[in-house]
Amino acid sequence: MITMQRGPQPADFADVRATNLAVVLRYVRGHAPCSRAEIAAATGLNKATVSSLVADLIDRRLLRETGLTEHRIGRPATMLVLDGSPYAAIGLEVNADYLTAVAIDLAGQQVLSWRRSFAGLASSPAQAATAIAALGRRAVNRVLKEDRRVLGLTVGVPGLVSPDGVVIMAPNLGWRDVNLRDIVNRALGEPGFPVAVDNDANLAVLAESRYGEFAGAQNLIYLTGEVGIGAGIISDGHPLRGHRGFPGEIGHITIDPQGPECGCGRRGCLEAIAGITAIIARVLPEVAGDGDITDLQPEVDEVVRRARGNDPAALRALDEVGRALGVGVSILVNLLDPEVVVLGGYFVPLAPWLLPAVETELRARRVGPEQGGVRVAASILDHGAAATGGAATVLDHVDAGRLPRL
Amino acid sequence: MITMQRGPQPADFADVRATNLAVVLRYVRGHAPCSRAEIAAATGLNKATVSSLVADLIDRRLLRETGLTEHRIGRPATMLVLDGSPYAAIGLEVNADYLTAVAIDLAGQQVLSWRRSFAGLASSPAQAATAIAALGRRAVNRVLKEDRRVLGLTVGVPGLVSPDGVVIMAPNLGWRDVNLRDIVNRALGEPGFPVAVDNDANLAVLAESRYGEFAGAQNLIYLTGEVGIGAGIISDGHPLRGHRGFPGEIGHITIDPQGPECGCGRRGCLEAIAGITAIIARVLPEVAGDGDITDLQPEVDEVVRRARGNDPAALRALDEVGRALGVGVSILVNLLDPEVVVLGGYFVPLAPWLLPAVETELRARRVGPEQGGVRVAASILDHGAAATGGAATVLDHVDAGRLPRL
DNA sequence: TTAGTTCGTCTTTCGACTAAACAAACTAAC
DNA sequence: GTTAGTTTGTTTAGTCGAAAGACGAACTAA
Repeated sequence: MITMQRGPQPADFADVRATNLAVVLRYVRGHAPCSRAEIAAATGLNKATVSSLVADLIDRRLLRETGLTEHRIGRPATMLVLDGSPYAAIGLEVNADYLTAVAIDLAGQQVLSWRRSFAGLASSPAQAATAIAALGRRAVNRVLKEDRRVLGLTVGVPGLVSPDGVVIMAPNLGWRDVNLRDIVNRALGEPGFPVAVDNDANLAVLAESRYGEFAGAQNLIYLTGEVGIGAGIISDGHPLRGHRGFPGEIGHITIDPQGPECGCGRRGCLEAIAGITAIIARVLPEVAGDGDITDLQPEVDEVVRRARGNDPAALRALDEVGRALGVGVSILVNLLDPEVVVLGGYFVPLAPWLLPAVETELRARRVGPEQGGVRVAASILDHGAAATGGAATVLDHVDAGRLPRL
Repeated sequence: MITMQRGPQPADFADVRATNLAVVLRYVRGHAPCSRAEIAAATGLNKATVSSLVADLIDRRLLRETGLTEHRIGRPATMLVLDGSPYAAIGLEVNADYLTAVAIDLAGQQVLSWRRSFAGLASSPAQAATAIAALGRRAVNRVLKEDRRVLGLTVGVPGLVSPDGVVIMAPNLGWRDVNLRDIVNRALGEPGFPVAVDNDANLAVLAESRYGEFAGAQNLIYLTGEVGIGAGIISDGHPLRGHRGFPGEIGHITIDPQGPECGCGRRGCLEAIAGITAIIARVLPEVAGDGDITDLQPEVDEVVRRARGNDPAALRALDEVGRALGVGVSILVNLLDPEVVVLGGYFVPLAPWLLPAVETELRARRVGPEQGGVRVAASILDHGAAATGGAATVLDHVDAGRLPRL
């Protein structure tokens, strides 16, 4: 079946060709190195058709022939691999305390990974946007210097982003109605590649579904563990977009009506209990937060140190945080029935102490049969997940058949 | 773009044809009566192609030519309409207190609508399944007697249903691991059409997206208001299926940890506060529930009567129920960002008293900008929504291009 | 050396869409 | 009443891309 539902949108030969090019490209991505004959057998496409498609992909320098197979009955096969080198996609990630830039090639190899500190709340939206755009430009130049074509650039922002790239609201950055896409586009001098802006959780879950431990899962949820908590959701293989483009806002679910005050004005929001600043405040009460958000990594390291040293207060606090997180996760699980829930961001180093409580709470609250239950795990990607995901969205377009023109 | 992501799944000419047949069929469904030329102009397909596609659809008796246009410049157009008459799809709905059967033709006209009482919990799963299968057989026979071909039959069940039609768990029916699809299939004598079983909320939301007040909304949530509460979710135009097929389990989210006991063993679940038996127990404490579930319509009618009479206790109770429901809805809204949330089942008659509280709670808890917010409304479909949706799933296959063979 | 196997290309055929011309059927205007 | 102009839907020719199957190439095994 070609398209489903929604509106008149007929198909023609170009669609068939694009679909089949994408099928071959994705097959090679998953099974490289492989031969034309193998592709034909696995996909059901005719051998001649595969040859034609592969030739097209080689012309566009998306595939490359490597050596032959040896020591097998019959004519040896010429093996095909992804040729990442001529292209790259760039992802940027904005956080309250740092910026990240990542570039990956078509084969998924990271060709660039930068992190620089950033004073999100301290700077004005205009200043911040300028800093982001500058980082983007430097990344683009670096990629161009390596003789790669840039296929696209996507920026991840912790907040609500409209489909046309306007940051409607980003409390932890102090932004409201910032047209970041236009700003970056202008700073890059209206480049020939698409620039996009998206929510960080949406992008991180894409990275997770491509490069994470559970790559390929069709129903996957990623929880950002930064100053705020957001969910990126992949359902039936597609990222959830929602009506206005703002799904996954889980941070302000009430977990405990008598809980601590939240920035949103209510009490006991998930974010106010399990957000990283809340965790730090709880485990390290002596580090009285001055409200300023700086790079929180040192504080998180200290929390980990205490937990490792079996500090009872720390262990108790983390258990309670894990339980709150478990309540939130159980809601997600019951509503969306995912295969895996991946915890990201600052939750990763804390996972050994959070996960048991999460699992306990989840077992108690999950509806449905026991067998084949959901898995909860810490991400194996580093903090640049959203940036990596930003680059991945660009590659998704290629994988879906929109090949770069010759 | 043709298919997205997931596995090798190449396209060929048959897919193009199926897609375009579906495009034409859907266009006529939405714009009947219309001419071939109009279809060509609206879809971008060539006039000749449209003629060929229409001829095919007329051959299969899915379309029919009606008269000509008159009194216009140029050659008059021959108008096309859906020809519902040769086919019908059947939907059954199982509830704790009643069964429903609905049949609709391809044009969406209801050609059959039965409701009979049913003692879900009182009968054994085998007895119940037999009763359901018998109802299905009678519906099939009625449709056949009208010289219609049956395209398919789908049963909606309030519980967890695996993709292959096994009811894993249906607490309000007392079922566990009942292979309802096989039972119905056998009772119908292995008919030539597909038989499916699905969750009632999943089906109801499909009915809502086709025939409800907000038909066509791409992001739609339906809340069943029966003995249990479940959510049917349509996201980006597609029903959410989840990893194991059990999404939408919202009934056991904890709303108030100090709330009433729930059948699941915890306290203050949404279902225990806003399920219809909980509402009745609250508004009509004198009707001490004997645990037996009979047809609850009389009790609901009495609740409505008291609310209409401005009985203070009833109004207060309904306001509190509405607030609890609002908390649940706000979680759905923040997580999924729908365009509309439709309340169904017994919530419909109670909506005038529930909706204000729901809206209040939602306004307070919704994250994101005010403008363009979500709408909450009572369904305009009757109790047979899930049955209608069951029939609609069958039509969806036709609309997606899988035409009935000649 | 020969038989058997596998790979990838070549050629033909077929199905489906597009473009453009055209006949049919009507209105409007002189 | 005739002619010009419009719109519809069909016909014809052309293009594109996949399928089918033959075929040469390159290798192993006997």
